[in-house]
Amino acid sequence: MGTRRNLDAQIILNAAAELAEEKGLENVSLLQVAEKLGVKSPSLYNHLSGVQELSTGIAKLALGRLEEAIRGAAVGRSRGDALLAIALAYRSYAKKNPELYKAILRFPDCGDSDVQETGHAVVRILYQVMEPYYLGEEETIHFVRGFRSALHGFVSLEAAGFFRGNGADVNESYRQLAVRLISSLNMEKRD
Amino acid sequence: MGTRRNLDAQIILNAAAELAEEKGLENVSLLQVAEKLGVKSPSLYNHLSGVQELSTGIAKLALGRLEEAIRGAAVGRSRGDALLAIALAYRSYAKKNPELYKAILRFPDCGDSDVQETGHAVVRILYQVMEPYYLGEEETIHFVRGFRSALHGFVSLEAAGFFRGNGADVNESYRQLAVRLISSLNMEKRD
DNA sequence: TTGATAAACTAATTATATTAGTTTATAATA
DNA sequence: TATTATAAACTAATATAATTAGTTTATCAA
Repeated sequence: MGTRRNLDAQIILNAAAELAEEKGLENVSLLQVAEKLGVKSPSLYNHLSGVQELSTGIAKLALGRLEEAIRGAAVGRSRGDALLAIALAYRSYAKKNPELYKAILRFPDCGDSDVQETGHAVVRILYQVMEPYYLGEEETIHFVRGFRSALHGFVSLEAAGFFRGNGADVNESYRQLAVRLISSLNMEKRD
Repeated sequence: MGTRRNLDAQIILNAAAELAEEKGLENVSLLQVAEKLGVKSPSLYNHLSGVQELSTGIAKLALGRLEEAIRGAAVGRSRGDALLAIALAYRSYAKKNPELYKAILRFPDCGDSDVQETGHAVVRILYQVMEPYYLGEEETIHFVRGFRSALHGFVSLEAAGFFRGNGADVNESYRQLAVRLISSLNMEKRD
């Protein structure tokens, strides 16, 4: 019967995230989430609009946690050190939370402005770190876009199973990529 | 009744690819594909094992076409010119075939070795282009992984809707990213 | 001409998302 | 305290999808 639970969107999303890491992102359905919460699936509609909102919600949650990890890595460091630490933390998060990271990849509809906002929060940390380089605003944007792209691209391709078979050390490939981009900042003034 | 069509896996996949570009990747179902081919959906099981194979098939097809585009861009160029041309062709393909590019992103199960092979074919072109740099084998692998990651990362984030709102020119961000990595090759010998 | 086979079909099953409409616990209010 | 409005659960039903089983039939080879 209609016994009140303490459900709300946050609780549902947390359960969904847990389920994702337990059983894989592809097994996260309203049915499974409802079952995990001891509730029937239509009840979830009291708190969210449907499966799409569940997907974007998980993506937001995953991005939020990624942001935390990155912020933690940057604190107390500056410039190149900070950028490298962020890069390592980024990949580390993706490796520790593969299903959640996939949730970030598989955006439901690509147009959700909230998800973009949260993504931007990840990027905002990069802007802070970039300040001591005194690039112009535009140049900073260009670099941050590129840096984030590199991290994201590497981590996604790695998660998708590329980079296996080839003998070379994957950690080193990643480090080199980050270092190449960071080093390029020191050439900025010439030309 | 059981009138023979000329179906085979290739034809089904082509229809699926067409459907993806017409109505969006998320609307590609066995039902829709079958309808497009004038057939009932269970009939498709004579030619492929299920929806998973459909997904990997679309991904392979998309990667194959991407490979063609890249090869075309590289021909007649060398070193940095070739790398930049490849980078531009990569993004251009993704912009012209957004749904197919999404198919590459959303790998069904991440472990399909055939898809990895085809992905590798994309990468093989990069190895060829890298030859005149005379890096060691390991160094070449590191660079190619990083370069491909950067292209993929940028293009995916752009497709997912990041990089909007921010005023700076997206084309320029992309060009700069490619150039940073390419330029870093000329520093390789020092140290 | 016949028979084997591949490829279509129909019918049924399972799983999921979703909607409609009902019931009930709780919180606000008279 | 009693009442009532509402939020949040429920049940039941529908639609779409994937998939399997079993049947029919067109075509090709002997």
